[in-house]
Amino acid sequence: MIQKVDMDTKVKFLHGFAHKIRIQILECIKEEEKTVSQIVKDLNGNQSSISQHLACLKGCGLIRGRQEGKYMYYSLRNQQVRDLLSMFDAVLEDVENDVESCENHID
Amino acid sequence: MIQKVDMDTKVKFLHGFAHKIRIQILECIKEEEKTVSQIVKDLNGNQSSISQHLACLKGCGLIRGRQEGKYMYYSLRNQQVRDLLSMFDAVLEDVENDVESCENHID
DNA sequence: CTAACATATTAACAATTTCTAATATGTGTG
DNA sequence: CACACATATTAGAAATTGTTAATATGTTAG
Repeated sequence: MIQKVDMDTKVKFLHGFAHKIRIQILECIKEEEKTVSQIVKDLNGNQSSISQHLACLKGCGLIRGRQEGKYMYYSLRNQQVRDLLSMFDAVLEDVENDVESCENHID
Repeated sequence: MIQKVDMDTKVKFLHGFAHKIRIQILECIKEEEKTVSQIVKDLNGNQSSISQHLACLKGCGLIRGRQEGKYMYYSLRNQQVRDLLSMFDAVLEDVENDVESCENHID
């Protein structure tokens, strides 16, 4: 094997982060598992849409679901995914600062 | 401000990772800056396509370009982006292992 | 069993993204 | 200046992804 991680798996995994609603879902369940309806309410979203994005996130390996009675609880897959989310924020603060300090004021 | 990092900026940033060619470009220049034609050759890709993805990555804040004569050298924006790429691999090894150990062999 | 609720799935359509080919721009060299 | 080369841009077609509304499935309570 030339690369440790299969490229298609990686693309799929990263694709999970590439949509506003999916990022919101991830952040919404970052600290605690939630049911689909809690997520729908929190994001003020549409049930079908959220459900599809949840399926996507699960397929990407970012979250896991646990059924309890008629409720489905979703949570981040593991601590590493949580760390990634935190890292995004850290890197982004930096990016935003850079953008700010790049504003050229040519008088 | 409720959140430190603007959601649209975050979506845009993460979108940068959401395509096979873009990930390949990032990995290709992970350790050293390269010119467009070097990247095109390394990835065995199409000049126009690579150029567009480079523009995308730059717009996402993931890479930076430095012109030298008629060449344009691209490199990762900073060490943090490099760290993110490494972290993806680390998390993914885990994901792949999980998938493996989840294969149920019911005899 | 049936009703009520939670979630998932489907299908058609809309929106977005990507690809390809052609062309444009920019830069150094003779 | 003219040519060669490196890279960027454009535009339209093709492919992918997302949305919406309707419906299906699964679970518990009565």
